[in-house]
Amino acid sequence: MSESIPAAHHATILEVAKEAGVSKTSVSRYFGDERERLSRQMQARIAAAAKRLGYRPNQMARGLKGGRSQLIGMLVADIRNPFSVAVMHGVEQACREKGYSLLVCNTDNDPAQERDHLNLLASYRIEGLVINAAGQPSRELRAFARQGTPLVLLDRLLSDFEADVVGLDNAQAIDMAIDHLQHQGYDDVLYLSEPVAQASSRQARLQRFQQRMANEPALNGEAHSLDLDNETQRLPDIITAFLARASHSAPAILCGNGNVTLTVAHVLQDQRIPLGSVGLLGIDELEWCSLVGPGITTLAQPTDAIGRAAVQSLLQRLEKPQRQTPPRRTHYQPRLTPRGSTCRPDTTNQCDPVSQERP
Amino acid sequence: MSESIPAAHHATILEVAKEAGVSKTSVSRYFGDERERLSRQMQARIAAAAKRLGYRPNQMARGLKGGRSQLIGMLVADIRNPFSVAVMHGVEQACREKGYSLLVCNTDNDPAQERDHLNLLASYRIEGLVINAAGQPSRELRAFARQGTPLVLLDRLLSDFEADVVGLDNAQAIDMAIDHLQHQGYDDVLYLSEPVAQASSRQARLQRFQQRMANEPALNGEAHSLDLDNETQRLPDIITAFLARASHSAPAILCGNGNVTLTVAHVLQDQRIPLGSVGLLGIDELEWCSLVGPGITTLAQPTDAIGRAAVQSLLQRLEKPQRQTPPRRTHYQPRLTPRGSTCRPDTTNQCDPVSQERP
DNA sequence: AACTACGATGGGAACGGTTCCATAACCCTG
DNA sequence: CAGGGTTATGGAACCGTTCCCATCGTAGTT
Repeated sequence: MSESIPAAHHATILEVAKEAGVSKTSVSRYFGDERERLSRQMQARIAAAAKRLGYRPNQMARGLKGGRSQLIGMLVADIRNPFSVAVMHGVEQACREKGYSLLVCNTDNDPAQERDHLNLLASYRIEGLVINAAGQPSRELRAFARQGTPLVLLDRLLSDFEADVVGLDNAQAIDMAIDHLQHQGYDDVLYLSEPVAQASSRQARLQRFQQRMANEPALNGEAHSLDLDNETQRLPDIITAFLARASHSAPAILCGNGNVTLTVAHVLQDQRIPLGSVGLLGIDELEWCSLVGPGITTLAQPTDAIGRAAVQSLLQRLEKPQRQTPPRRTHYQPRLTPRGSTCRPDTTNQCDPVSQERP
Repeated sequence: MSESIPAAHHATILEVAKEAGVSKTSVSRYFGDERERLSRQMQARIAAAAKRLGYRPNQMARGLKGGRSQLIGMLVADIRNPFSVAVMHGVEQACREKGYSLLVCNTDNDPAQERDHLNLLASYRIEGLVINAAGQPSRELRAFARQGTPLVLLDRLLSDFEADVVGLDNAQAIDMAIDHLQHQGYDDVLYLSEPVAQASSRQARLQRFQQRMANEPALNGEAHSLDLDNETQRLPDIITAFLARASHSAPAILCGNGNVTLTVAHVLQDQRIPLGSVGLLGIDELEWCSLVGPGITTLAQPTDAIGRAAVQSLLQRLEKPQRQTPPRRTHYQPRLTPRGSTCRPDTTNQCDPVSQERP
């Protein structure tokens, strides 16, 4: 009656030991990796006692002594970006397979939140960090690096900061995009990107685009980068101006990532511009791309592979903490899915606007 | 030279104390909530020492002693579902504001993973659990409940399991959908759902649909539920049969959630059925809905509010652990966004197929 | 001037595990 | 049967905190 039940009582290893009539060392061994060192009989007694008490080892205490938290941290710039989620899915799977758990933090592209979350992750003594963050490396991030925690940068590398990087082969992606557009008969390309200052991958893509354009006399190129959150209203003007300039030719728009593709698709819709007459090709595959108009051609990133590679890279460094190893870069090839949005209507091109992608 | 640097050395509270020339108790006070109990001078010395050593409190040790992990767990059935992510975003924000961190686990709708993850969360001594899981309540989940951890069910409640629930007002949602379809002149409605056995919200929606259909002589109704992963091929037949039967009337399809909407949109596209001639209304708002054809009408769930409400519910129970309090149910109203997919082309209805949603 | 109250500080015992080392029983070998 | 090696088990120290309790000035009270 008067017994005030504590909010949530968890059985301890000592209670299990007492219940089973053995020492707590044995119980520890049972739940650790040394079960085979115990006699059959003892194993049975411990198992029974643990079950009776509903015992679960306390990971906090466990991590305290050994210093191994079994935790991998992940910092995501924008959790609502499907690309991030897809990669995160791969990361989580890989972690699970290796016996680690994943602590995910979303920064909403906010450096303050990024720093807060890094402090948080540090306080949980994560053993590795997968980071896909904005802007400059923060003091907190440098602290991780200095102190020896394995780090992997996702998609974007940071200036003046050495760490493994996993991401897309950006030059290859731009090449594939341009080649495809050219092959489809487009000769005037508008490249649209989010602000390049925040992410090296954006820089790499933009740079390759400009380089290619300089080398292809048959193509006209133009590039803009803009902040989708605050400058969306500039987009219609940019597109209108581009189309006016390119009226004599076959214009196409190349979108630097999924967010851009979404926004551009909205603008084209508002302006009643049919897809295909103006080519549209987006980097990042999105589940709805085949649904819009004749379908939007995309370059898909192998998100799952990227996520898994990130974890693998982490674990490799975790096993042999020789920080001498130079940073590794892993770059994946994109996959092109041609759809109607890069099929010019006025040609006899034999592309099928409605692709039969779904089984 | 011969000094083997441990993988990652973290300063401890004792080292800081020594460096500052004070006791570890004082350092503990400084980093706890008792900073004001320390003299200005001492605060300064500790701050300086901590900074010099790059000290970060060890949350593991902290949680061990106080029993407070400051961790909230969240179990998500499908992390790749945008609805789940949106809710998760709200949950995370709310947690952060209250000083908790969020440990998210994705089950991929797999009961085995669900149980694994529950064990994991238990081992981290999470103080509360937000769960959006499939099927029956597992033994592990019951263990949480029995042992007093506050729980909130998201969207779907579990049979024979008492806990707070936060989600959509499903009856209201179906009512709004049907009313809208009826008002737009549709009189024959096909309701499509994922398997109802797995989620109470699906049951509730289906039930309300059938109830409404029974009470509306002017409307014809038909409902199917199917497993999108394994039975997609059934969908074209279902839709074809429905349209054949409803050839004399004005047919519309009501999709029970975002996944269904996506799949149905694909089928309609494959069959070259224009949206609007067959009405289409989906529960769950998705960023691309306005892009497909004349736009897909949706009922949006207030995902952010749902996530925050879940956390609030948790914290409330956390503060006063009187488990006598009966389960609370919080249900939110959906928001209807009419678009072209519920605008019949052969009527003089004054709906604007291309909505001007974007600023 | 002795007594109390209080504010600032430190010492040390938990917290729930892991792990090193000791012990006891047993089997083998010469 | 003494010596040496296993194997199964337990004792106790330790991991980095928090928190209870003790100590010690110092100011306020009578």
